[in-house]
This record gives sequence, C-alpha cells and structure tokens, in this order.
Amino acid sequence: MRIVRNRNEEMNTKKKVKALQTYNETGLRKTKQRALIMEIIRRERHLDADEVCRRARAEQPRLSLSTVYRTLQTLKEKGLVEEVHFDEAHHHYETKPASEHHHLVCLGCGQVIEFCYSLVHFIKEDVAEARDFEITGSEVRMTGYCPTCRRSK
Amino acid sequence: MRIVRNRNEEMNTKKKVKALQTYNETGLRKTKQRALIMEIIRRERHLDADEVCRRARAEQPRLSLSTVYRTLQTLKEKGLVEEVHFDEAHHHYETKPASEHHHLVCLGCGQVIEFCYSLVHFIKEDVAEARDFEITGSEVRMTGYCPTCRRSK
DNA sequence: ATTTCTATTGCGAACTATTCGCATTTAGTA
DNA sequence: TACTAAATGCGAATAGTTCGCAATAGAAAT
Ligand SMILES: [Mn+2]
Ligand SMILES: [Mn+2]
Ligand SMILES: [Zn+2]
Ligand SMILES: [Zn+2]
Repeated sequence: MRIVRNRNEEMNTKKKVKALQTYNETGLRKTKQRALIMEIIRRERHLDADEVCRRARAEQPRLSLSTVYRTLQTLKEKGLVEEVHFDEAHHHYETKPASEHHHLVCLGCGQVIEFCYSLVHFIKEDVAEARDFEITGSEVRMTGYCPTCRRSK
Repeated sequence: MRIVRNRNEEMNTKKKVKALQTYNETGLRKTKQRALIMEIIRRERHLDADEVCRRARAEQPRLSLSTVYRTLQTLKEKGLVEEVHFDEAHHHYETKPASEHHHLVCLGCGQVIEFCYSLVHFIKEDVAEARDFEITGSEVRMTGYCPTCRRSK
C-alpha cells in the first residue's frame, strides 16, 4: 500500500518554491474550460450561468452546464469571481473588480449600471462596529427606470 | 347579451363611497388564504414561500403552494409585501415596514439583523440625480459572522 | 336571499435553476 | 512515461417557480 499525500498539506521550503512555479496562485489546475469561463466573464459582466455556458459552447461545444456551475462556485470561493443578486431567482456573476462597486438596474430594459460610493464602505465599518460583526461582503442594489424606459411609458 | 363592466372602471361618486366600504383598499377580494398569508408574514419576517406555506397549512391544510406564490406576488405588486434577496437562489418576504431598513446576515447561523441608515436614502437621491433614473427600490445587504459564530471557528 | 360574474383557489404538470453521482478524461507530478 | 487526484461530461435528481384549467367562492346586482 502506498501513502497518499494530500497536495494541500504543508510542504518543505524547497518544494514550496517549485510548487509556486507550477500551480497558479489559487492551487487549481489550469484547464481549458476554466480558462474559457474566466475569459468570458472577464469580457462581459453580470452574466448568469446559462449565458456563460452558451457563450462558452461557441468555442467548446461539449462544455457542460454542470462544469460552469462548479467552476463559478470554485472561483467564487477563491475570491476571483463574485455573485450578484438581482430581482430574479437566479444568480449572475462577474470577475472580482479592483474597486468595490454596486448596481443600478433598469426594470424596463434590464441594463445594469455600476456605481461606486465610498459611503458604503463607511456604513460597512459602522455596522461592523455597532453589531460586532466580521463583515465579509456587502451588496447595494437599486432598481428603477432609465430615461429611455421612462419616456416610453 | 349583457354588457359586462370591468369592476376597476370609473364609478360615479355615490358608488365610489359604497365601494370603499366593501372592497379593501387594494381592490382585492378578502379571502381566508390571503388573510392568513398576510398574518403569517406580519408575524415572522424573512420567510420564504415554502416556509410561509408550511406555517399556513397548520391552519389551512389544503392551501396550495401556488396560492402562496401568487399571493405574495400580488401583495408585492400592491406594495404590501417586499421581496428580500439573500445569498440563496430564492426569495424571502416581509411585510412592508414603516421605515426603510436593510439586512445583515450571519453566514454561520443564518440570523438576519435589520438596520437603518439614512445615508442609504441619500445615496439613492444622489444616484437618481447623477444617472437620471427614477429609482423605485433599493436593497443593502451585508454578510459576515456574528460574535458567536466567530468564536466557534 | 338569490343570482350572476369573475377573481381566486387547488391541483398537477411544466418549466427553470442548481446539484449530485459516477464513469471517464486530463493536468501536474514523479 | 506512468501515476494519481482533480476536473469534466452526462444524465438523473432535487429545488424553486410558474402555468393551465376546472372548481370554488367573494362581491355586486337584483
Ligand atoms: Mn458589477
Ligand atoms: Mn427585513
Ligand atoms: Zn431602461
Ligand atoms: Zn451567527
């Protein structure tokens, strides 16, 4: 019988250096599927799983929807992808942006506008302090009607 | 053949007065099911459709889940109920509160804490102005870990 | 109170979103 | 190159939501 070592276990310094050259920073294997999914959501924001899959299949027709779900989940855990929640009963995804931003959604045409507000960060700090919470995420979403949709009502 | 008049059409003043005594303010019929659903979500906040249904069936065993969904949808449109979006891929509901509030969710134990921030209203005004949007709703959600859950990690 | 009309309900089926199990493939390592 | 575990594809399972339609029941008219 053979001793199987978990790849995530501690390694000595020498091996650690070697590992960093071979694995990417996340410790995940580099696969065509993952790369493509990542590329797609880097290119286009706020897609849902099905939209990601459809776009990916243009290039990799055999890619399975399960893989898309699994990959988005994994990348989310690694902090490379964020899940956004609109009104619908399903999720949308985007690559983790450099600066925290929030969403304004038009209920007429569906367009999503991103906006930043340092006040949000302030609120976060304040709530964390007041409630003694360790806050790991925050999401601000506003819904309404854009100028165009407002006119056509 | 008989002329059928839509009940929502204009009525003369006299009839209008009568109607206000008979219909409730929303123009919806008063049914046992609706009353019960309303009572349940008035009593307990942030339930999802299935939880509402289970609680309702203690009193009305034949109540159907479809009715719960339909009713919540209707009451939402009338502005009596609000839909809240947590991390999960399904909705939760609460009676429309007097003052706008937001949510802090513990990822460990699931507890939901409500908090108010007038700053949010300010942001809303500001975004509306900056983007020329008519804003109809806003939701702020923060996630993290409560003191208790933090300790047990 | 009785009649009339249609909003609302219950039920099952349909549909959509997401997860799971497992055999097969493949990336990374030795 | 050979080995091993990670990742994939596929189909089935589960969960959440909507739909169609016949039956029921609230409100208005009589
Ligand atoms: Mn975004
Ligand atoms: Mn609430
Ligand atoms: Zn619009
Ligand atoms: Zn907790």
